[in-house]
Amino acid sequence: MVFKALADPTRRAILDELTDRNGQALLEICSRLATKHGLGSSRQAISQHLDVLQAAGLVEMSREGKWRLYALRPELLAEVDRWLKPYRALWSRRLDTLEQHLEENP
Amino acid sequence: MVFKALADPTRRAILDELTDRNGQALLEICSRLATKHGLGSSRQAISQHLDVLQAAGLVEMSREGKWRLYALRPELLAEVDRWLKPYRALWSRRLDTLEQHLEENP
DNA sequence: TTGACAGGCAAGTGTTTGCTTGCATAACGT
DNA sequence: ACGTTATGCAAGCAAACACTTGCCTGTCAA
Repeated sequence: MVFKALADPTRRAILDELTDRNGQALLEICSRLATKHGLGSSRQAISQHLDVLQAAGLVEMSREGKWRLYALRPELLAEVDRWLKPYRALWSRRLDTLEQHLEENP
Repeated sequence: MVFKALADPTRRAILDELTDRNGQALLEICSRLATKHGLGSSRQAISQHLDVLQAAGLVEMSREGKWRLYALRPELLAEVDRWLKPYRALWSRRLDTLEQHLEENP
């Protein structure tokens, strides 16, 4: 489920946002995605993405009065890192040049 | 496209197979997936998965007489590794125990 | 040259995905 | 108490996805 959850760019942007500031409410995430990431997704769309992330175990939710705060749970990302491990040796020869390329074209 | 390509478990299994032995023909990949990975996908299904992997830039194809040999191109996986980078510090505290857990439950 | 082998191409199908729309609910401020 | 804020829930919908089916195309070997 983790890989599928990461397939959507909006969901990856949500995770990125949560690393930036953990424990955000839904509308908070919405407005920050709109301004910082340039994504104009609706509240319901983001909410459903958060459901997917929660089902995948990448995010946890806690009720706090009026708000529902979402926090990152990065543990399962180690699964991705683990899958990536055998490949790391294969690209590492050209890693420097690619990293430079990505640096120039983000 | 890379993240979407990795979302499907069959496609990840194909990549795993190609690391094991690079430059395989289509039917070769099919039979190896069936035996080693326990996946009973048809020739056309695997072919379409390879199309996706090729479009994502993770695999390259070369015609060699009767066969079409598929080879891994791991460079773009560095993109995933790069995205993962900021998260690595977050889970690393508990990395040892999780890695052990995944080791015991592959 | 004919048959077997390796694979392409295209249309069709059932499910999933990402998103919207509309209405409901629960907590807070005044 | 009442309106506002923050969110849930459920149905609907178009597009994408994973896969199948059926037929066609090259390549090699006898």
